[in-house]
Amino acid sequence: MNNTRFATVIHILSLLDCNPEEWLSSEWIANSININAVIVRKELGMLQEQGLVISRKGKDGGSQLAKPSTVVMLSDIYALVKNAAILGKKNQNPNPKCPVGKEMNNKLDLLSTEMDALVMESLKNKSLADFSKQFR
Amino acid sequence: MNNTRFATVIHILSLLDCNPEEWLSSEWIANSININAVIVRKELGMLQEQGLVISRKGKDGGSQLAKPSTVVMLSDIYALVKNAAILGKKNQNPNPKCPVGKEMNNKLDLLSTEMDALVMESLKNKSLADFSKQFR
DNA sequence: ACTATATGTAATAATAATTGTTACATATTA
DNA sequence: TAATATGTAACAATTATTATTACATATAGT
Repeated sequence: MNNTRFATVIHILSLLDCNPEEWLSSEWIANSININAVIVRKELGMLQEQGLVISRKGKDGGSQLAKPSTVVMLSDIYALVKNAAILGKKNQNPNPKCPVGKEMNNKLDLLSTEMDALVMESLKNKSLADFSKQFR
Repeated sequence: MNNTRFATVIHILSLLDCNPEEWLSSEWIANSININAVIVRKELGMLQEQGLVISRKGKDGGSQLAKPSTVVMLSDIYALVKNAAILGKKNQNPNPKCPVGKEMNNKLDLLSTEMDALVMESLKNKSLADFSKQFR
């Protein structure tokens, strides 16, 4: 993970959780994160598809959480944005004629899967509510 | 981690461990990984500085492990190449005037540190010897 | 000493991934 | 119908990663 998507998404969700009555606009959210509003809208679109957020168009539109933050786990959020193994990428074409090269990617996959599972298990014990209450 | 450094370095070390009597050249190693030899030499240089490998220049030169693979832990290797937090980067300048923006990066750091420690602890229990014996 | 061969490293190019920007269609409320 | 917000495509800019070229330096064997 060499991108800011987890940070951005958890920031968005924390803002929504801290302002449960409001319909927060993408501009307002973007101003808190200090990034471009289009990026926020893209993440909000993704969060809607996943059922975590509801958005309204038009005047006085904006977004809210679609369900209680107590049932949204950080593992859910991580799974949405994760795009790389913790241990990084494999090399694409190790030499199949070499006994090490031939099996390396299989063995790396095993190790990677184990590390990924470890982190997911830990994040399953943390809710969005736990996280966002730190800001109040 | 969106790069191949862990995969490359553990591949290099596995080859050295599987050929303990030989002085493996960077070209030979590069051929097994199927990447450019200069990249291998850069990693070998780093591994020498860290005391994991010894290299010899000149004809019949090459590299060998500097110590038994039973005492090299995967956590050591991971620490050498890790360049990003597991949960990714933070946004650079969240808005300090927003209660969420103001504290977000501190809280993300806490969470990140916890996840990083989890993975490191697990990798501390795995030696290079454990890993490389899978190829024999 | 000379040749062959290997590391060490700088400089640069190429590629890929990520983030930011502009523009505008569409929807909604008052 | 005016104001305001989302939705999204297209593209630009930036950053990160990997590959390549070139050559200095070291070493072994003849």
